[in-house]
Amino acid sequence: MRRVAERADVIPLLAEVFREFGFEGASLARITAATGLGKGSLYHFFPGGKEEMATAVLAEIDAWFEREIYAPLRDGTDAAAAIAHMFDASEAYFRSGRRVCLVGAFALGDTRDRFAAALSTYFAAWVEALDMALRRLGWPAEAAAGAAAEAVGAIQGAIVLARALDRPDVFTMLLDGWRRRFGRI
Amino acid sequence: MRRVAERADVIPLLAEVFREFGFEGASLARITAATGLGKGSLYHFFPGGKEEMATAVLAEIDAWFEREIYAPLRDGTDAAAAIAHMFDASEAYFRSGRRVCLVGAFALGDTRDRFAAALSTYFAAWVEALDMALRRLGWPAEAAAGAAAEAVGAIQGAIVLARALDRPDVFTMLLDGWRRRFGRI
DNA sequence: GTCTATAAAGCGATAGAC
DNA sequence: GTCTATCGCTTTATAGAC
Repeated sequence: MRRVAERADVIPLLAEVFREFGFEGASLARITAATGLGKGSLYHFFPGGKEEMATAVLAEIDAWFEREIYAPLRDGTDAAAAIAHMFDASEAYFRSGRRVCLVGAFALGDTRDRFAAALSTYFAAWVEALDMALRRLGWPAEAAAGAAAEAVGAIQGAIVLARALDRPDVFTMLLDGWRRRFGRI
Repeated sequence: MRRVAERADVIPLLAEVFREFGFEGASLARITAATGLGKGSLYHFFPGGKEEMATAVLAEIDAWFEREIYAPLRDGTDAAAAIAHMFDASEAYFRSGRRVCLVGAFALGDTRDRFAAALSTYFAAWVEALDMALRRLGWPAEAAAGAAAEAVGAIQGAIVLARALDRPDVFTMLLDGWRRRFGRI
């Protein structure tokens, strides 16, 4: 079975395996099953093995959020629209909590130290971008910084809660609360 | 090295290993190192192996939260004090986000399906107990239910964020926001 | 109740043919 | 670039001595 031709095509498939099984649970056997690539090909693309695969996945995730979410929050002319888009894109990306945030999941495991820089960058950039959007919306600086961290944390917590309760509607409900909070003030 | 005499004494040590390394990462070698017990003893106490160990740990965690946090929220004469105690106890228990919530961590991994009932019970009981406390405080039923889920989710998100950023002060800041929100209305 | 020895399987990673 | 074969190690779990 041949599913990929380039290294870049493998990364989203790897991401899904890491999301589903975590770093340790993502065995080369599972990766082979998900990508259709044997160990030979995998080590050709990623000489550093699993660690390099995870690093590539984290980099691609970061690039996706930077492009789709952080950049509009920072630079978009319509701050309110950028914030609304952030919630919509997050809900779609995390599939209402059915899909895990790999960065958040790594933060809770012993993978945290191994990928510390990437995890910190991802969340710091998110909070800072949202902070800027809120200030452009007219929020005072201190309130904006606090609310940005609260909202980013809330999305992570919503994933945990929705998955534990097996209730995606809880994810949607929690995000709706934040949509209202940012929409009215 | 002999550190334990009873099965009940092993469970907190097991919990710390699971918290630190996750279910898959908690190898019998690491468990032996943490408890001082060989495989013979471990399988004597937990014939079902790792799965039984994790089940016992989750049951003990649930019992601890039930006794220390849920029961006061549900039945305490002073609802405001019970809520304040919930935040204080959570901050101490999770060590300002330095210590992971095992239930939340399990919810993000492939361990979710294996321990689905325990994860659901833990969070449902927490949300429901907080909901009851808020209603005794005078909150309207619908607002109380929503806010309870928000706050429980926020604590989980605060752990993720504080660990990823390696900033325990973020955990404290996020909890303080909720302390204020529940204290003033 | 605790130990050591061991089985059987799976792991990440490498080598080398093609 | 992809494959198979294989190395060396770790894994969970069991057996049996004490």
